[in-house]
Amino acid sequence: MTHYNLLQTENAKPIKMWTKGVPVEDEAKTQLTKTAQLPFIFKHLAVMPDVHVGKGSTIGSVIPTMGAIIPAAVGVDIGCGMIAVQTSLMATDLPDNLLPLRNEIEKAVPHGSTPLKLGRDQGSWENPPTLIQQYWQQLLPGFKKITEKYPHLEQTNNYRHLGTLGTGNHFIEICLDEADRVWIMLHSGSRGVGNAIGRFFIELAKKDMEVHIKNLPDKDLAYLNEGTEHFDDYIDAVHWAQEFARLNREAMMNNVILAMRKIITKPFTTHLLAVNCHHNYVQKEKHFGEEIFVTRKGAVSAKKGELGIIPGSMGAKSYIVRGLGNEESFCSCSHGAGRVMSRTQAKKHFTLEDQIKATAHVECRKDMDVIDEIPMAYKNIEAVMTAQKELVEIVHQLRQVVCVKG
DNA sequence: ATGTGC
Repeated sequence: MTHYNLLQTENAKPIKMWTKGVPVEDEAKTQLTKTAQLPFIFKHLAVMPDVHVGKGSTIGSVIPTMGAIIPAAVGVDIGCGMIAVQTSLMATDLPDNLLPLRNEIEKAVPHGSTPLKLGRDQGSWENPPTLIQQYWQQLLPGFKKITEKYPHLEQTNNYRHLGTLGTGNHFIEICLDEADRVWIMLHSGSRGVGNAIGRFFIELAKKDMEVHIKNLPDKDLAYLNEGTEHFDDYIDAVHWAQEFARLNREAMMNNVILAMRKIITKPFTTHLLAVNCHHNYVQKEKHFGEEIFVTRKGAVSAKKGELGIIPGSMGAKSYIVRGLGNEESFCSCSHGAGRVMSRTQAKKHFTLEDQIKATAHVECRKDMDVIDEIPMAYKNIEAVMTAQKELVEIVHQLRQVVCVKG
């Protein structure tokens, strides 16, 4: 008995989909088929239950490659991912009114868009504090190496974006687990500089392919060949952006903990369990005895015993999971619930009243600008977890009590 | 997702 659905078409590698019991759009299947036609796909594509259509390739997919990388498959939010920390606090240690805690977190972490949108918070540091400067020192040598060759990448929001949240589906949450223990969890990526690196190499791949691009099933599947100068430059830049994203989450977590200590006077520890995982990235891994590149576009590494984070939408449950090391999935799991409708559709379909009702149990923003994050715009997270029970086991179930969004 | 231009 297999736990995946097999999609096999002519002239394409097989597509293994862990999507039993969850909806998959036809458009997503078409898109997967196009990616599976590329000659450098290694063995098969692995598709996670949160799969949905993306630009060029599908979100919620694992793309193993040999000899080439598709920069658009990694995307522009390079290194986007999650960090979570379990604290020694219990639900009863939290104040009844959670608004001051939310306000303190909002003060500690710049969030929202850069440049400043009218009436919104500035999403970058005016003067990065000492902690952020220290983090930036770790990233500086790698950044210098990239910008020596591509000086225009210096003209980006880089150190001013380190330790900042961003917009859209990026968030900070205070959660409770099944035993009412308090957790801190957040979602963010490589911000302005990672975006610029992503966009630059996506364009470079298209240019390098010249006339051959018309033979691709989709121009957003343009790839860089291993052994070329631009491939090596992309590897350096994408890995640097992934490290930026990882440290960005770590820096924010530090500042959220400090903000919590201002509001909650009871001493607490935070080292009990910590996970910091990417879900938009590429790295070299060994699978089926071969060294290959694995691009996870909205997917999380789930090697045997490895911890990961699968967040639900605003108002839905989130999960701390442990990988089962399923080789057929290239040791992967989903990165969330996955959308069932676009942001535009969600804003048309739901009202502010719907959003207030759906997030009644969470201290969070409840305005027109976050309607697209309403739980009903996402797949049922329980069904998504059932579909991937051969990939991960659930370690903790979290529910939000405070949510900060950019 | 971000930044920029409409």
